[in-house]
Amino acid sequence: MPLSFDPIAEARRNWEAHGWGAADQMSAATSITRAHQILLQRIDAALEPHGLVFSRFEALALLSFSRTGSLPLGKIGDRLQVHPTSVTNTIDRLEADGLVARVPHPTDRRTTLAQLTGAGRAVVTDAAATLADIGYGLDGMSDLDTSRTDTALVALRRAAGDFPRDPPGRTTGPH
Amino acid sequence: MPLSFDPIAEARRNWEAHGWGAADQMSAATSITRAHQILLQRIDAALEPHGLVFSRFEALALLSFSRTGSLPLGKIGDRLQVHPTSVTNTIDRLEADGLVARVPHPTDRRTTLAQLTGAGRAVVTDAAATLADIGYGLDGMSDLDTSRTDTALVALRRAAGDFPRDPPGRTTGPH
DNA sequence: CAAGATTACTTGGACTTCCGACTATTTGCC
DNA sequence: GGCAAATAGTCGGAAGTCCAAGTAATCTTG
Repeated sequence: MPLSFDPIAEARRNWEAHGWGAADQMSAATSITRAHQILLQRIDAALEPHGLVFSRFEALALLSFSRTGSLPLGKIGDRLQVHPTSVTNTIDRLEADGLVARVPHPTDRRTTLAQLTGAGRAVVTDAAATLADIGYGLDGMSDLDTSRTDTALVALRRAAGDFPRDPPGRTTGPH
Repeated sequence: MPLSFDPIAEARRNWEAHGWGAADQMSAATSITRAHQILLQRIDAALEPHGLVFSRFEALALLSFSRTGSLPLGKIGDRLQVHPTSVTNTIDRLEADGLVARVPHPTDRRTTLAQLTGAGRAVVTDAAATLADIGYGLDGMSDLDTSRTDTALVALRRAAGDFPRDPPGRTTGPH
C-alpha cells in the first residue's frame, strides 16, 4: 500500500497551515531520518549474504586500514562515533564469527585490541565491493545530489562538535 | 575526546587509497547516518521535558492534523513509514501517558483508532514550539544547506517507492 | 609514594525497531 | 451463502543503541 503522495511534503503543508514554524527544518530533518532508514535497509540487505550489518562492516573497514590490522576498542568508538557499549557489542559479534580476535594491548593492560583475522580481511574486501556495486544504497540520487548532500552535512557535523574547523593547512591530521 | 579531524573525510581518503570504489557514495551515506544520529539526539533531548521522543511526537502531530483528531493505527504507520508493530508500541506509550486513547472504529471492527486527548493536543502544541525553537536540530546548517539537502533527498525517497512521480498537476492528493 | 582522578572496557537494564506468526474481521468470487 | 484471500492489529523474540554503574589499570599531584 504505497502512498499516492509525498508524506513529508504533506506534513510541510500542515505545518504551514497550522503556523507551527520551521517547516523547512522539519521537512529536512524528517527527510534525513527517512533517508537513513532507506539506506540502512538497502545496505543491510546487501551485506546479509556476507553475514554483516553496516555497523560491523564499518568496524572491519576501519581495522583493515590500520597498519597492523588492529585498534583499541575505544579508538574504534571514537572514529565510528558510537557509544563504547556499542563497540563491545559489535566486536562481540565479529569475534563470535571469527572475523576479529580480542588481544591484549602490549603495554596498557586496560586496553583491548580488536585484531582483524584473515577471514575478516577477506569478508570486508568482498563486502566493500558489494556495497560499491549498489552505490551504498543511494540509488536514485544523481552525483550532484549526492555531493551536495555530503557537502551540506559537513556543516552540521562540524557544528555538532565532530571535529574542529581546520580547513586548509591541515597541521593536525590523523597522524 | 573529540577527534581532531573529520572521520568521514579520513574514511574517504582510505577508500580511495585502497581502490574500494564509490567513495563519494560511501561518504554521503555515512554522513546521512551520522546526521540522523545528531538530529535524533538533539530532538529527543529537546522533547524530553515534554515526556516525548521524536517518533511519539510525529504520531501526535499527525493526529492533531486530522479532522477528528483520530486515525486508524495502520494509516499512522503508512504516513510515518514505520512497521505496524512500531505503531502499536508508540500508541501503547502515548496511551499510557494519557495523550491518546484507543477507540474502536465505528464500522470496521478490525480497526482501532488512536484518538488524541485534550492533554495530547496541549503537549503536541508545546512540543512543536520547542522543536521550532531549536530548528529541528539543524543548528549549524544554513538555509541553503537545509533546502539543498531536502531537495536532494526527494529523489532518494521517490526511488525507494515512498510515493509515485506525480510532479505538477496533482490529481491524487492526500486522502 | 600514596590517594584521588581519569581512562578502558564490560555488564545489566531500558528502549526502539523490525520480522514472523497468530487472531479476528472483512472482502471477493464461484 | 460460503470459503479462500486479504486486511488490521498484537504478541513474542532478535537486534541494535544508549545510559548508569562497576571493575581494573594508569596517571596526577601533593
